[in-house]
Amino acid sequence: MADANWSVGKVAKRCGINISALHFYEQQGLIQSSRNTGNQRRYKPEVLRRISVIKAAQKVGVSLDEIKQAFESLPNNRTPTVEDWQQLSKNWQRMLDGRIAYLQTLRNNLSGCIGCGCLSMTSCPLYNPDDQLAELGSGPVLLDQAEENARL
Amino acid sequence: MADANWSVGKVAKRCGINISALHFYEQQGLIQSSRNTGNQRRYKPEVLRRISVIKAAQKVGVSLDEIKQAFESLPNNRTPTVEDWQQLSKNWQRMLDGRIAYLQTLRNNLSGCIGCGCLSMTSCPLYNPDDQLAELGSGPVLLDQAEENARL
DNA sequence: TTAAAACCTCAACCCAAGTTGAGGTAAAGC
DNA sequence: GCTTTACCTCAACTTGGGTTGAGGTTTTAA
Repeated sequence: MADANWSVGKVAKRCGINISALHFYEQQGLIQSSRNTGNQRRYKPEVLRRISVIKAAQKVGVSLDEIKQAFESLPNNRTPTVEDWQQLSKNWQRMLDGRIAYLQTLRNNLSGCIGCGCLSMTSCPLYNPDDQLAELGSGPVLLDQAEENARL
Repeated sequence: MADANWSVGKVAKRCGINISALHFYEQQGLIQSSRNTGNQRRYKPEVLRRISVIKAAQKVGVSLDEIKQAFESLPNNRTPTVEDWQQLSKNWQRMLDGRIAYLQTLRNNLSGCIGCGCLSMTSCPLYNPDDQLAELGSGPVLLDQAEENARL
């Protein structure tokens, strides 16, 4: 099998992304290339799988930074195996399960809460799905109950 | 009921957002204010509901631009009713249903596709959930079958 | 051999959704 | 009356995920 002999243009066309994105991914440490004698990038075929995984992960909402971290858990002394890749995907799958559940909660509260007008930072179920509590920091402040009642 | 007498600081504290965000929303046409004699913003209580809806919508992944469009369907000659707000939320709920279904598809393909290595732009089910096809434009290009087979 | 196509680097720019800061005015509390 | 707090505007900055363009080099095809 030919080793590192894919040019940027071929990889880009093959993966349906721009050359600039390949440069960018390399700069971010997500993929690697070697250079030919004329300083042009040459990729091993392995890069195609990496790019596929990057795109798949992005689709499910994983950031480049998280993808990079995940890639760092891959072995760097050998080409990753099927099991290596499956481990990655399992982590993202768990995360996706969580996000789907979260969206379902929001979905089920949305109409009720927007419609009924209960939308209160301090009591509306829409604002208090479990996993959001930490994110809020000190959070909204209840000024006083008269004001709370004055809500439209 | 007191009319437009909420200051920017009170609204911000009450809603758990920064004053700068209120300025920003106003600039983007999502909320309105009047001014007192000293040029300071004064809000009608209705603004609290709007901000709640903005935050709820953002949580489910609606952009400010889409929120603005939705707000434009509200009556501008009277305070929106419960039915008006429920109509908004129904549209977003439909959208959410679609997104949840989409994520579920991705979820169910993720491990299989990443693990098995089928990740091909042209044939992998992960890349071709229905609603993504349009988004791809001319899309990735199949160079030739020998290359396709050469995938790691 | 020469023109075109592909490639290189680096800096600047794009979008969304705000935040930060400077320099100045208004309102509130003692 | 004075000081502190709240507010004003405007411009510049931030992050993520890239794209665009200038100016120059390498590779490929006729």
